[in-house]
Order: sequence, then C-alpha cells, then structure tokens
Amino acid sequence: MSDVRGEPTEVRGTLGTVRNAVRLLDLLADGSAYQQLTDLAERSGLSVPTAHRLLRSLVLADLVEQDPRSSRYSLGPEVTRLSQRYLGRLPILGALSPYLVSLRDTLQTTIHVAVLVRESVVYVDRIDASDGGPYRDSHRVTDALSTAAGRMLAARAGDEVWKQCVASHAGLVDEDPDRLRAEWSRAAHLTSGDEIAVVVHDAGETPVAALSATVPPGADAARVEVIATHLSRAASAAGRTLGHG
Amino acid sequence: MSDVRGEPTEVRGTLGTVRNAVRLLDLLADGSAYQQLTDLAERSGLSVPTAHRLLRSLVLADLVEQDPRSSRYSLGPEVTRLSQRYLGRLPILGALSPYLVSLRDTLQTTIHVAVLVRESVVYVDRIDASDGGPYRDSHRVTDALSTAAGRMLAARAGDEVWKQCVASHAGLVDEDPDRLRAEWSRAAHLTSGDEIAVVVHDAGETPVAALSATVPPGADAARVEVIATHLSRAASAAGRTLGHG
DNA sequence: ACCATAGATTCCACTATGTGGAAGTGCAAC
DNA sequence: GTTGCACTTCCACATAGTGGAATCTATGGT
Repeated sequence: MSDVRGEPTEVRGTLGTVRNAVRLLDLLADGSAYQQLTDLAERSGLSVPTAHRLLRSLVLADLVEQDPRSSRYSLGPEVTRLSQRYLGRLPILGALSPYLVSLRDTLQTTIHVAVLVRESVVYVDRIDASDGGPYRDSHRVTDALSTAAGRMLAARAGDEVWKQCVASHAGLVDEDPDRLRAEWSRAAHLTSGDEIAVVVHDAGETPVAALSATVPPGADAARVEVIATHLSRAASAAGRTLGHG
Repeated sequence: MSDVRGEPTEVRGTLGTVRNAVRLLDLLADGSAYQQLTDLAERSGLSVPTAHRLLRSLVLADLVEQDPRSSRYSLGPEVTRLSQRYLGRLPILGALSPYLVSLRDTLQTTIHVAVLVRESVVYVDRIDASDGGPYRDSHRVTDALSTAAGRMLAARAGDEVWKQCVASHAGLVDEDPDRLRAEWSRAAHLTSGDEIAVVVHDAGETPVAALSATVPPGADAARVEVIATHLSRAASAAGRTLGHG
C-alpha cells in the first residue's frame, strides 16, 4: 500500500482497508454529491479497482449509494440511521431538549445545538421560530471557525484540535489565531453573523456542546444581552444534569 | 473466514473487512450504548482480536468512540458529520423545507419528515410546535411498521423491503400482513398513535419520504381531515419541484 | 494484602484475502 | 460507425488481515 507522504506515524495495529474505506467516505462527504469513481480513486490515492471494490462494499451496506444512471457515488441513507442512533443516546441532547421549546418561545428566535466533530461544527438539533424567512439551512456543517458556535467550541478544545481547525479554515484568518483563541475562550458568549452562542459544560469542566440563537438583523445590544443570559441559564441548567466526561 | 450459515450468496467482489466493520457498526447501533469487546466479538461471529482491530481502526476515524474508563465501545461523533452532509444534499429535504414552518404555524402541530432506511423509519427533519409537552423525542428511529410514517413508506416499498420490515417488526402483527399492506398503500393518509402521515412522491411515482404531523390527543375526525389535507398539499407541492428517482 | 477472574490488548506464524496492472464492457458524443 | 471515456471484471502475487495463545490490567471477593 502506498503511504501518503509525510504521514506522521501510521498507527500500529490498524487496518488499511478500513482506513481506505473511511477516506472514501470522507471524500464523498467533502466534495459535492455524486462523484465519479476515477476522481475518487485519484483523490484518495488508491488504484481504481481498489476504490471500486471498497465503494461496492460500502454500497452493499447502504453507507454509499450509486446512481444507477450515471453510476456515480455519493453517501447513502444508512449514515442517517447510525447518526440518529448516536444522537438519540447523546446525553447533552437529552439534557438540553426540555429547555429548547421554552427558550424559543420566550426569545422568539430559532435555537440550535451544535457539537464539534474534528474540525467541523455540526448542528445536531434545532428548533425553529415562527418568523424566520423561507430559507431554513437545516443540517448545517461547516468549518468550526466560520460560526460563533464553532469558535466557542474550537477555542476550548485541545491544542491539537484547535490547530486542525485553524488549518482547515479557508481564508479569513487575517488576525493572530492565538489572540482570537484567547479572546473566544474567555468570552461567556460570542456573536458572529446572525448567531449568538454559549457553551454547555458537563459536570466536570469540559465543554460538550454549544447552544446558539439566531439573532434578528437589527437587534440592539440590550436584546443580545437578554438572549445571551437566557441561553447561559439554560446551558448551565442542562449541564448540571450531566455526569462527568 | 467463517461464513454465516444460510447466507444466500456472498456478493462477489466484496471486501470482507468492510463487511465486518459494518457489521460492528450495526451492532453498536442496535444494542445499547457502550458495549464490550467480548460481546461484540461474539455477536458478530468474529474472533476477539479481529473485532478489536476493526474497532480500533474505527475509533481512529471517530466513527466509534471508546470510553477510556471502561474501554467499552459505542458509536462516534463522525457519523453525525456524514449524516448531516448526506441530509444537506437530500433533494426532498430541500424541497419540503420551505413549507414546514408555515405548515406548523397554521396547523399548530409538530411536523416531521421521515425516510425509510432498510427496515427502519428515520425521522430526518422536525419542526416543533409551541404547545407540546417537555418531552421531545427527537432523533427517533424505530421499526418501520411501528409508526404511521413508516407504514406508509414500507407498504409502498419493494416486496423485498416490505418482507424485511415485517420480519424485523417485533410483535403486534396479529393480522394478515399482506392485507395491511394493501390497505396502507391505498390510503392517502394514515393515523397511528398521535401521528398522521402522508407520502411525498418525486416527479416519477416513487415515494421518497413521509410527511407527518403530531395530532393532539382529543382531536375529532374533522380536524384530522384538515391536517391531512394540508399535509397532502405540501407534499405534492414539494414533490413537483423534484426530479425523477 | 492476596489471589482469582474476566476482559482488553499484544504477539506471531500462516495463508486467506485484498491489491493493482491489464483486459473487457457499456455508453455517449461526434 | 467509430472514438473516447469511465465503470467493471480478471488474475497472479505478496501484502496485509486473521485467530490461537500469551500477556497485561482492572475489578471484586475472601
């Protein structure tokens, strides 16, 4: 197997086949829907037959699906089943859930729950306000550093994760990253774009998720402060019901 | 490799390692959170070292996570990233999204979007009403036949899928399955428990998702009819914006 | 404090199993 | 019809994954 140049140290006792399968899943997730075999093979550094076999195996498991017409590949429905099972058992979600409806109703905004996955923020729960325009960008996932929720989480994550986040965040990092990190990890709440976010901690001190609200375009500072207060209160109430790490 | 007895025909040109990795993911999804290696090995029919290597490889990719204390395994956060990417590109979700808020606001109920994954219904989008009690069972996934949305979809799926659904649905099938299937696949809408569901078709005739509403406990037939009408209207409006299968 | 047990992890020789080059097939465009 | 491109299948080779046995670690019992 040709190893990627500069890979630090191949972890011992690990299966190449699994690593390759996962690499393909990553490529399918990152690129656009329905990519073609040749492309995937090249980008993954695998030979075409190998990529084909791996994809075929993944298709059999519904983790990947293949368009019968173009025979191109994209992620398959099974990933959602796994995900829902994962999320259904995630303690933070259960802890936050009871607070979300009333939060939205009193604040009149859309509320999100986000977690950090590697160098991405994934919005894992949402509860929509009445007003909001017709465009709900549900199922969002972006570079951690491009949203307030992600920034709060990334800044509080381990050094290694933070570095990855900075590295994978394309552009917009004119400033000194470390200064931003310090600033963000101090802040009790953070605003970016139309989102205001706070962090949810578990019984230990470890941050486990971000709770955020969509703040309407022309909101004054006082309103932002009110929203932040409510979010923080819900976050710490939910956090108290959680165990350690 | 020891083959499971009675497996019809091992699909040719398929990787055993991937199949085994997927089997482990399935076991982790089905059973309860944090299962132990020995158990997983036995249930999967793999040797302990093999299961361990596979799990270790999956942990490296964050598809599985291992509790450092008990060293037990459960699904990892990466599955949510893949899932969100999948859902974010799913045409039906984009098509339905614009209608959901107004549907909820006029009907005053919680609205769900569900899809069929193998023999399970997975609720992939939701939009919560104001009233509903404190218990939002978000991230639901159950046997297809145990919810109205799942029944509508399963009844309209291929014969093979239908059989799987019947087989995997524990209990409650006192009646003749085929009669139920005929009944369910004829119905324009279906009620079960507190849920009323309709099917969303794409430009062809193929059913792609179910749209459902939570109907309040003491609702009369007229109200149910009103809800069904609104759901159907949204479903066909969204379906018209979709391409073929 | 000690041993006993159960479970996770590592080692190692064996060969089953995954690999990549090359040939085959199907489809679309010209 | 013919050319080109991309997906798929074939096959010999050796890489890379496998399982039994040994080792380590943690937990509970006496």
